[in-house]
Amino acid sequence: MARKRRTTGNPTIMDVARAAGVSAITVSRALRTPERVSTDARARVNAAIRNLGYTPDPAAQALASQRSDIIGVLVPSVTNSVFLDTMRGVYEVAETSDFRVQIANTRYSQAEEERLVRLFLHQRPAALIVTGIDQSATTAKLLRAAPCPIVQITEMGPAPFDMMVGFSHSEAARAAARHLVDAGYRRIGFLGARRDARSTRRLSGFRAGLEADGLFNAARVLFAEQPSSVPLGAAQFTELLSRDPQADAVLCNNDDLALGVLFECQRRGIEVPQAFGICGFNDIAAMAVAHPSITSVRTPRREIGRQAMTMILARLADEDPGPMVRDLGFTLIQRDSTRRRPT
Amino acid sequence: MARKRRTTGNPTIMDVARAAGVSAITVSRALRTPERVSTDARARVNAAIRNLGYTPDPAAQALASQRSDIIGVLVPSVTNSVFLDTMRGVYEVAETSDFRVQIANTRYSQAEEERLVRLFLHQRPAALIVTGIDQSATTAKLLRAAPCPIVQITEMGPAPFDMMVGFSHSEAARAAARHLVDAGYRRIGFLGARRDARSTRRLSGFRAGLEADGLFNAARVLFAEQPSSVPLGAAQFTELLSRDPQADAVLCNNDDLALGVLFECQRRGIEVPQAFGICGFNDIAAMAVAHPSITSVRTPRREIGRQAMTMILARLADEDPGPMVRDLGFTLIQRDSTRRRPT
DNA sequence: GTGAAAGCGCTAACAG
DNA sequence: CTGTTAGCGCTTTCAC
Repeated sequence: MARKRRTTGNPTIMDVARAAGVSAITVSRALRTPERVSTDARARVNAAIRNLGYTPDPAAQALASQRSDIIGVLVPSVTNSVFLDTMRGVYEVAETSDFRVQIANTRYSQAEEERLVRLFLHQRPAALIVTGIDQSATTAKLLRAAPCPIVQITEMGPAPFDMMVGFSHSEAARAAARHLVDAGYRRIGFLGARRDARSTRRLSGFRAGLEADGLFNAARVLFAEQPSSVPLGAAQFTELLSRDPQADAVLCNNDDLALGVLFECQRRGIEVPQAFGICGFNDIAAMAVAHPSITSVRTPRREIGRQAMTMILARLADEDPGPMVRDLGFTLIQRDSTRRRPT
Repeated sequence: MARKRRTTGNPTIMDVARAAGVSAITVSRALRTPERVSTDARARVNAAIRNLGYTPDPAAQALASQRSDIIGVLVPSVTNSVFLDTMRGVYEVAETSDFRVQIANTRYSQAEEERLVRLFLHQRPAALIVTGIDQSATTAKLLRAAPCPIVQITEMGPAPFDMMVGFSHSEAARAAARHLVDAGYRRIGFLGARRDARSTRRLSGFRAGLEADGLFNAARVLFAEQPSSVPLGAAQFTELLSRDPQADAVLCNNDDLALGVLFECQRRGIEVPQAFGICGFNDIAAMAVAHPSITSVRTPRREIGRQAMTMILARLADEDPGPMVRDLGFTLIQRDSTRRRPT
């Protein structure tokens, strides 16, 4: 009678155990808690692992230990380059570990986010990274009770589920608005792509910044349905001018839009910064090289990803993760596009 | 005596089975091959699943079936926006299914790629997507023998492991070079960021295109160490002019670089396209809006991702995946940056 | 410090 | 069409 084995042929922990003359559990311990295994046994196990080319099966590990090596990352969009920069930071650090990053796309939907959180939690992830602070009540409850580290990224908020790293979007936009006012602009518009929680908060910062001088005018605020892009910026600028031909500056929620505005100004022969001021948001590399160079709010996107993952790895290694809540701030980078000569 | 259960408390397939008055295997079948279960049993199982909020445990499924629901994607870089566009396409289609996408970064290293392929294969992925055609001999052997669908993306090549979708990079660059020649430029440079297999092939296409008229000059070919960016384009343009002050056009391996060149021309007052012609590669949205608009080679990045994943899903569902090897081609989009008035 | 036994939750194999 | 049995490869529990 043939046995009914279903194995893949890959070496298992039992193969290693036999080769090392120990039991399976000793191999397991040699791998996970080497200090609890005698030096001698450990050496033999390691040799056997190398000889056989053994790699643990993550599915079996997850099933037996009720804990997977997956770090879930929830982002609202895989299309938006802002989140991509953050993802880079996440990957950079994750690659130094054995954890696997798994991206999931909430598509700006709280319901979808909730579904994905459940899905991840069901797998007992090693940790979870979620974007922002606008989760549904149920999602919040799930995350608060989650048996793993949770990091909220990209924003700051009053009641973190666990850890948090980001910056204040409204403060950043406020600073940009003040800068435009200080530079002498008066009829300042706001261009945004698809509206989400963060762009809404930025708008409120922008508004606050202008209202201090009674300069806010809702007619100069434009949001679009589409995602952010250079062409959208050009189109929105055109729309802004049709709404207020006297508009003299704009805060763009995104650097793409700012580039589009600049190109459209060039096309129309509108002089930047003298006749029109442009301020972007995020400070992508192109801003510094554009002609004229474009003022922008530098945001620590990549660093957010790096620090989120670093905190997680520290926690998972039972080390001190440092501050659990980190406001990484922002920097207004003043450039030629708002450097108006005094009149 | 307490039982020694280690369960998470989540409902298991047994809970569903009991609630539905069937055996566990029937639940399993109702989920995976509903047509092999009686309508009656299926209905009761589905009801029980809904009542209990049951979700299968992917780790247990993977362990028992030797097949995971993970689709691995190997890309050379998570920093390069070209691959990001392809990833978008992959995600868009993957999200219509229950498979999970897992990105891994080979960092342009064949050795790393080989390690990652082994790692993935060890998990018995549902399918694997790999970038390009330059795998190590060992990697190639592993992939040819892999027990799952494999798609090579982004390039075309003679001996696909399984499926393939991309376009010819050398042909695309050749067409761009010919276009510049036809537009009347004679001292044409080539700017590239970090050199990899694809940019090397593009250079050879560029070279072939110019050599037809004896116009190729290696002194006008620049590669950098850094990844592609707008500032790099500006810097390389400066370097190109110092090498050949008479240079009259450039093919940029990347649209970022082309934008940088344009800005630097604006800064120096060099007239585009009259005094200098610029052609980009990939045709990102900004090209159409730049002033002047920039000629570029449109590449089907997103569609490559979409089709790769679509073929995989078809194969996994035992449907006809259509052509296994697909050359999606490219399109030269002629714009103002190369539209020289005849002299 | 080490091991035997008993699961983790699911599905392949074989019967009926 | 349905069920029983025996694993998948690993780790927990408890004992030595």
